[in-house]
Amino acid sequence: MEQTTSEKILDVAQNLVVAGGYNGFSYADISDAIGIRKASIHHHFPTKAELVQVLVDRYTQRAEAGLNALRERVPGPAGQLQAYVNYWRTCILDATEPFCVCAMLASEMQMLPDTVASHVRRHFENLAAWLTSVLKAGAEQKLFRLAGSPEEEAQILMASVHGAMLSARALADRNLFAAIVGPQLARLKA
Amino acid sequence: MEQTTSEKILDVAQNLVVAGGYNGFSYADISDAIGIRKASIHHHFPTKAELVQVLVDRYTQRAEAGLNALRERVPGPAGQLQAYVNYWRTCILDATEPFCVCAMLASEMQMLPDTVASHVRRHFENLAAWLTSVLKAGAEQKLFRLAGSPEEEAQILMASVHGAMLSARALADRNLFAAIVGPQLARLKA
DNA sequence: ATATATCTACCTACTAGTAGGAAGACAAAC
DNA sequence: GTTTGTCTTCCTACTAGTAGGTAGATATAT
Repeated sequence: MEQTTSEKILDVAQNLVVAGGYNGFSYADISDAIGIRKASIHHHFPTKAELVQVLVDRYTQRAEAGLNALRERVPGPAGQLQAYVNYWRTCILDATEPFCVCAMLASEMQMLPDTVASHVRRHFENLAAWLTSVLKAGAEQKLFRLAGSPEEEAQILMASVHGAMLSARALADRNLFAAIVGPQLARLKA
Repeated sequence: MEQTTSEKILDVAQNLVVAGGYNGFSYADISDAIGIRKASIHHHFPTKAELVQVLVDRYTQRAEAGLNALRERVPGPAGQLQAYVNYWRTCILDATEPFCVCAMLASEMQMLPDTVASHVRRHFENLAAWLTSVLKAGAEQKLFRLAGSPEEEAQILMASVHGAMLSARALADRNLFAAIVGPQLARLKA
């Protein structure tokens, strides 16, 4: 067995959350998808809240690891931002993951279990912090000319990315993501 | 009777959709909120898909009317954009409507009934068209200096607005909306 | 022998939706 | 001016199906 049942469950659940949010899937959906009984899923994840919490936890950790790896391996703040955006561009283009799990859940924030909500919030904080650090480095190296503080610009960029995902989905136009985020990146360059 | 039952149902349903999306509410929720039996709601709106479709229809029509009224009454493209953003800023600040109905539903696009999905898409098209026309007017009057075409800039602005709503909700910071959208507006001015 | 993983079978609560009837409003027919 | 029929609205009572979750047996692996 090269992938544990728990991982299969999380993978399927992640796709389902991306497609329809917290209330948009059920244990029966997961059951159907991986050929296991509903009760068996409860063995791995006793409650739905717990399942999604673990799912978000895994997602945020992977995201943080990925972003940090990117900051180490890709040279220069401009390249790092571009690499981050490219990641999402290809995810959306090939439909492997056409939306951010946490962006999806954030829209339902008000009716999410508390533990899930706080994990989602932390992902937003992490992402904003990463963008801030990259923008700050770029500004210090005179590669970027920021209109506001790195923190402010990071929030603007993050909102553009999530808004672009939403527009691409709403208008069923996969190229729209890059068409929106591209210019926002370009504008930063000094 | 100064408000029909149908309108009450739509009002409650709209709040529920804003809070939790299409799958985040039930007829029972509406029933509880306005003191009417579930079956009576089915009399006014036979199916949930129909209810939400009418709801979105009403929303898009109001939005279009509001935007057009704004374009007529508020002088100058800059003022018009500012008025549009101010509308949402106050909605979010006083929590009367902390999220756009169609932005909420757009995130669930993939599992929405077809009729609802197409109505949501049309709202995005309408809003983009309105923003485009205002940006175009501003550019022609040399009030704005646009980096790209009015269409492109409109998509960027729309994404910023929706992304800012999402960030404000995710981070539970009502002032974040204006902090993100404000600079995006300012940047347009020539 | 014990821990892990899966199963069958079940539960309660809730889902959207239906059937059929009661109460009132309104108009036309007598 | 009362009766009749129709329309609207809301009701009680119900259906079939699904939600998340549980109990307990069985299998497997260490």
